[in-house]
Amino acid sequence: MPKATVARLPLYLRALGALSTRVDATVSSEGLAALVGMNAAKVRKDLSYLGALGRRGTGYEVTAVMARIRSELGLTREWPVVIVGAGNLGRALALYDGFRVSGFDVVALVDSDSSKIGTQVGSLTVHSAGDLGRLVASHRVEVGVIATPARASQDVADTLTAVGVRAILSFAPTSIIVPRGVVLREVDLSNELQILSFHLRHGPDANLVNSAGGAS
Amino acid sequence: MPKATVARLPLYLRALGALSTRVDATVSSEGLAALVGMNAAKVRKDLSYLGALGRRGTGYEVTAVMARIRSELGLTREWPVVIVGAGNLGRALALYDGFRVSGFDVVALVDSDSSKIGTQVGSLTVHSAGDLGRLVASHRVEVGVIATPARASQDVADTLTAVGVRAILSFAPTSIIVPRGVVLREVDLSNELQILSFHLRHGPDANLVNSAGGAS
DNA sequence: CGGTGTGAAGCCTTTCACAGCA
DNA sequence: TGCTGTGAAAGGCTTCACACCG
Repeated sequence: MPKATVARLPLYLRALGALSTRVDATVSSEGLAALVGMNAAKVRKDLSYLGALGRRGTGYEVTAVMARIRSELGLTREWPVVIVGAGNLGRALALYDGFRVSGFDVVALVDSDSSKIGTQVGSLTVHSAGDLGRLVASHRVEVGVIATPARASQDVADTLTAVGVRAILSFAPTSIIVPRGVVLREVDLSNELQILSFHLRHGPDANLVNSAGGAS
Repeated sequence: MPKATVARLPLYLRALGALSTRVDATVSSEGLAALVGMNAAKVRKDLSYLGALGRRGTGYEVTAVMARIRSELGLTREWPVVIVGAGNLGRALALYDGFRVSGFDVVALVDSDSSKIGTQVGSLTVHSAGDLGRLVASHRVEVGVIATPARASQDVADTLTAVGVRAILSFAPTSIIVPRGVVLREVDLSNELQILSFHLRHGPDANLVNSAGGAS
């Protein structure tokens, strides 16, 4: 399945969720395309990678497609997540409901700043970064989120991979290198604004898009 | 210039910034590629869209390339920014240093929840969403950030565009539609984790990437 | 030599257009 | 008839390979 398609599956899932209030609801590729702001042919091709899910003349059964996407994305289980960095962003992420809704459970929040260790963030207590290995092992964590300053992020990534984390989402404003076999995604909030700024300077024109990408 | 190149310019800028401690420093395309985790040919092609900046046999002069990228991205001025939504994420973004460092100045934070209005977030006071028009006008804001729940985001986007905002960065977990001429980027934090989850289920393999995209 | 700038090739993604099924 | 599933065409991006210059 193309990487570009994978990056769009969560979008479809989200849009379908909004339609799933009625049981047995169906959508056409055109209807779904309108909801996510894209072309119907693309929707059909994307969904076709999941198997022949549609019924000709009728469309797609919403709940069936959702189940299929969830299974493809591995969202049929809960993923325990550890967040490194209890600054403003780390705390906001720890409290973010959207993660839990998608099946990601923030089980630990750590920081290296002793003035933060021991403080409460929602139902979590901030632990020492030195406890990472223990926390990852005891909660069977495979997914880590980095919300530290740039200078710390590579060290944190090294530690996370050393203790067995296999997927990392980094918000640190710097490029990180991870070993083969570890999946990495980087989101840089300032970069997003800079791209907007470019389009303000030159003409806006293009179509709506957001993320796309891979791993290592 | 290709959209994919535009999306990488902030990455180069960031990496070059780390090299700029020495005056008159130079980098080869290969050196820069290593820093951002990509192929040297791509770096050369990307930079070539900015004009012939390199010197054969030597490489690129760091500060000159930085200046050229800044100018291309429109980062030679300060951009006042308004954030809508003073929940955990909105407050974290309001306090995020990276924005100011890149030239984006958060001048106002608004919310529709009366229990939040009047509270302090760093040096900002949370204002009523009803004040958006006045705030945008008085600060000449062209860039808005949406950090509200999904159900409010389309209304907020409509209001922002109505009062003259021309670029929107949305963190709301839903697809937004904006009029032609307005630039939109959407970042969905849960989607990022879902994409990681896919790669955990299937084999990790690909290379590091993050954002790419356009606007409307 | 070392390293840029760039045509051309190759690969990936999107879009078209339509056969085929309910 | 309505709408999916999909070959094939078109477009865009990345990578190669090398001419050319300091």
